[in-house]
Amino acid sequence: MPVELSATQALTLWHTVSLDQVRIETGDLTLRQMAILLHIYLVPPPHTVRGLAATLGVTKPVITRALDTMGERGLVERVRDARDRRNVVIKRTVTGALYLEKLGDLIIDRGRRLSL
Amino acid sequence: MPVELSATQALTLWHTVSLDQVRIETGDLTLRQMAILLHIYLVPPPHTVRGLAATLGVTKPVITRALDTMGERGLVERVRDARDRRNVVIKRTVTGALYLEKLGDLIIDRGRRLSL
DNA sequence: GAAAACGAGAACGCTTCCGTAACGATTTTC
DNA sequence: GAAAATCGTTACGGAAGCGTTCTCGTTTTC
Repeated sequence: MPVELSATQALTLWHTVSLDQVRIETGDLTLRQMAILLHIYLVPPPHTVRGLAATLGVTKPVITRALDTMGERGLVERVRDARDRRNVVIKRTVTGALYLEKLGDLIIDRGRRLSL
Repeated sequence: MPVELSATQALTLWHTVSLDQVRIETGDLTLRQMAILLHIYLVPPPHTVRGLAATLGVTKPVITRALDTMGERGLVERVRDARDRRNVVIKRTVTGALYLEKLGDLIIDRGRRLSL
């Protein structure tokens, strides 16, 4: 079932959610970090550094650094691949799932409040 | 008319739009810059540095710098207030309106493609 | 099994953003 | 009209992100 939005609704939704994200101030994630996090949790595994770099269209160190930062906050976890020990598999965590659950609730709430 | 989203829909929408934003790579805006830009264009004027700082919950230099960056790209414009010459009024531009129009189209398109 | 290919991370120099603290210009207060 | 308050900006030191290049361990190739 598609979601039909008017131009004003689309931008207002983005506006209110962005504003909340800035204000919440738990050290907001970069746009890239957010994209990586969402990708890990919404697309079926496995996820590797190389794969994410290709998906986002950025270089590998960008992914490594983003995983460093998000790893410190417990949002993701890294595990060496047992079958090919060159690879690192990125794993989801409870903390990360909770973080995105809150974001989802926020978007839903802001969508519900849209009028016009 | 409110917009009803499921948890998966909400996050998938955020995911796809963020991914596009990262990939489009016209020098992506910071989360804060995006919030400022949307605020200027969606909330009735006038907008001042002090007001924006209070709204976003950040310090004034953050707003000044964001306006510098976005001003260079023609997304906003600064004009001294004639009545109180201490104030600077932030003005919208055609370039900025076009930029947000494209973003709106993107969100609408991604919303339309949502299934489940 | 030696050499080439591959994947992730570290090192480097650079750019950009951050908050605090100060500064000039302007307006308000008394 | 002198002093205090207000507004935006600049200056500064520090933190974090960027892409390029390289290093190191691992796997594949021949």
